Amino acid sequence: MLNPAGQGAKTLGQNRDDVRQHNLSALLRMIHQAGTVSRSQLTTSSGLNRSTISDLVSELGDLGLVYETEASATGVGRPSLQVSASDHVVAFAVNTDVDAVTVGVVTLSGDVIAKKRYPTANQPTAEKAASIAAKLISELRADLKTGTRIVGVGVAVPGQVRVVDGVIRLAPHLDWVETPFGPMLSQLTGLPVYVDNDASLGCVAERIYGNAKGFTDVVFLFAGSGGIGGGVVVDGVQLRGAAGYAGELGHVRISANAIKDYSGLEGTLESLVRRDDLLDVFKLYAATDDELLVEISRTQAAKAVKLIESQIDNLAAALGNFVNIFNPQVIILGGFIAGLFARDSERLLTGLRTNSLAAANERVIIREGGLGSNLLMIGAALLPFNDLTANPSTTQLYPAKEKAVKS
Amino acid sequence: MLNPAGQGAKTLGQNRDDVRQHNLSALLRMIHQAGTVSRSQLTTSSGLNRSTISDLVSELGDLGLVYETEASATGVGRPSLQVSASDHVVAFAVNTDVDAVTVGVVTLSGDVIAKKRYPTANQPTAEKAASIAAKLISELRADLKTGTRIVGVGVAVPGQVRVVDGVIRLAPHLDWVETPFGPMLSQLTGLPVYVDNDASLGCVAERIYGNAKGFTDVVFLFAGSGGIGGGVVVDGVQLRGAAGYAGELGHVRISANAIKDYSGLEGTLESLVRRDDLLDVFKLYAATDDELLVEISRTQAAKAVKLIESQIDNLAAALGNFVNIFNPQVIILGGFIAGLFARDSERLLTGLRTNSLAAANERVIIREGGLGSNLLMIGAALLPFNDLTANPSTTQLYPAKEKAVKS
DNA sequence: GAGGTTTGTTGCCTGTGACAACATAATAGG
DNA sequence: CCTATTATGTTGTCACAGGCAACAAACCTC
Repeated sequence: MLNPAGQGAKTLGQNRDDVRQHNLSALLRMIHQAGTVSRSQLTTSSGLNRSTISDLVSELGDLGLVYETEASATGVGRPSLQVSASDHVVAFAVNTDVDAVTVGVVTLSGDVIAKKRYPTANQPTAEKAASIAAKLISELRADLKTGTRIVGVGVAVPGQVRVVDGVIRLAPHLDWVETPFGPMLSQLTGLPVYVDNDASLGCVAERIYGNAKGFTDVVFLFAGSGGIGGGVVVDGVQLRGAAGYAGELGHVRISANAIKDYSGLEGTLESLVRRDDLLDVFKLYAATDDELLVEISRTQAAKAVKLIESQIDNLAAALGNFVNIFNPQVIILGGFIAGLFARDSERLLTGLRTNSLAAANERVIIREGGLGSNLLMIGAALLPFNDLTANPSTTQLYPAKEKAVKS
Repeated sequence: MLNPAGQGAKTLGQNRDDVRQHNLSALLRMIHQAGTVSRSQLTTSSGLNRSTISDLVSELGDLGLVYETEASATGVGRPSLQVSASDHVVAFAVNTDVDAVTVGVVTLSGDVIAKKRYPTANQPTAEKAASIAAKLISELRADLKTGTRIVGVGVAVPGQVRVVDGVIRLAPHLDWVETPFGPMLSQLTGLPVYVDNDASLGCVAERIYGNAKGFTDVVFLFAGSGGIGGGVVVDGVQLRGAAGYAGELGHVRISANAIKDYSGLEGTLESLVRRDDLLDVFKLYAATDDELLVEISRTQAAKAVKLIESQIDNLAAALGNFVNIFNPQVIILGGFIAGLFARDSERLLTGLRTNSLAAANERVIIREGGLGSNLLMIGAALLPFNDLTANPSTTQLYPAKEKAVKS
């Protein structure tokens, strides 16, 4: 029941019918990422023949994954048919956070068509979170239009996730240790469940739909109440590492300082650039990210300015490391560190330059994230969708009405 | 003339004859990496049909890239033909170092069949190094057996290389800045030239032929007289980044210390773990790596022990970062830092554990490199060979006798 | 030497995409 | 409104790569 997109088998032999699968997959991926593409665009960017595209698209149509519409004419020549991803094919996106469990419904066309947030008094146990998620999924599932088919469930967890089997190794803020959250939720819902780290998913989402769209080498850094998480895309492929723990950019050591971060490591980015320190200096007990960003941007208090500058310097040191290590095209910042960048981008850029090699840093673009509150919903939904786009004709879909649930 | 293996085009459409190319490429890669494989092994590991393998192998044979021999029987059944990579197909490997230019001849079967080292009084200019390399290549080329064909030239440079066009952005020890070494050597030799960073090439070499063989996620760290370089393989693919500068692991900042490294960055691994410091404490003016390793392993002098321990601790901090970032299966150490590991592996491992997340570090294997002095020759030769294995039937080969040299 | 096992070889078949010819739908210009 | 031009969709035919089955060859065991 649990089967994340294994990167595994690569350069093996290729049966002849693998070609069909590959081409179907490539087309569906283009359509999925663009939402709507014209057939002629598919033809040119795939290099396949018109007739082949016609054949392949009609097969995807038969599978119920895409549909075609006639476009209004824009130029000379017969207008090309527009191919759109079906919005009757959906995935559930789950985000388990410290103070709430959120579930969304995301269509193959990329829209978040429904979203329910279930606040919790304190951080939920894994069992609690799974049952809340299952309940929300069940409710949302009942509201789906008939005929809608479900690909699966993607879960974004703030912690280290063993991707192969959906076990959360350590989620410090949730206090989950070695918890098989994926299998638990799979059993409760009867759906395939895929789990990954939240920041990694955010990175992929930004790359496909957000401000890193079109880039192949991306570093993503997200800072929230749960510390700093990171995600990396290398040559168009998500960095996962041997077991899926790669990309823990918040735990990178940049100082011999003995302050420990949430995972017990010393001198790390996460230990030096802390949201709580900012709240303290602003004398805010609890604040939304928006409130915090406003304070960061407008404060003139010497103490606050000093803290902000120190955080910017530390952030610059860490980004310098990432530039030396990954030579990315773009760095995407999310959460309050985006506010640091907005506050004094010059200081950050100068610091980045002094902390990294000129060759690598001279073309780097730094941007804020572009997906806002739907970031994790979109990112999590990409997990099941990636499986679908990899195997359009063989991936099993599940009906909206819970009937034929077999494990 | 200059065309490194562009990772570029990926998930496009696939013409039917691309299948043939793909399969030829996959087979040749297997044969190249293994040296000799039986046809039946090719059948099982490729998943292709016996008859197809037969057809493909005979095409590779017609291209002069492989040859078949009858094997002595080992078990039940008809013995399978052994397919070997031709040793009449060679690449030149060049290493430009501070004190010498070295050129080797590497066969497709993986052997270094010739090697010439040309010592220089002080670090050569790029023009000097190119002319030395061209001279050595010309000599070695004249000695090749008739019928030998040349794939191209691979160059390993200790510095930051823009892989796409073979320009050395900065090689601090050679004092080369923005130097088009690839084009220069290409013009002098009339052969296609590929350039990459030395440590990155070492990493790939260790992964295919050395102590990281069979692993998909590898971190490689090499420390020589020219500082510390690194290479990374992620999911079986070399980490290059947007322009090829990725993997500068020696310049990762691990401390707020203000000591600068050779590239002017502060608090980096390279600035804290220095070969010169060891030479100082051992009162050695110049020493080979072997001599240095002996000293590291046997010294009992308090001052030296203290330095070694400090270097181990700093190395552990850096490795902790790499583990958090890459979640590798194996870390390969080369140069004198392998000696640090050998001297007190327990201290290094303990330090690594305290500096990285348990989930990521618990399965990491740390090893010394296994390729010794041929490391860079083998690594550099992989550049042209990778192009050949990617396009077995279309890659142009050059004759041993310099006649039909057309640019 | 007979039987079993594994592999190489050969001829035929299937499926996939290319290709060309034709049909269709838009614009441009008279 | 009609024609020329351009771009696209559709259809039928074709080439070619790999699968498959039958047979031959080379090894082992008994």
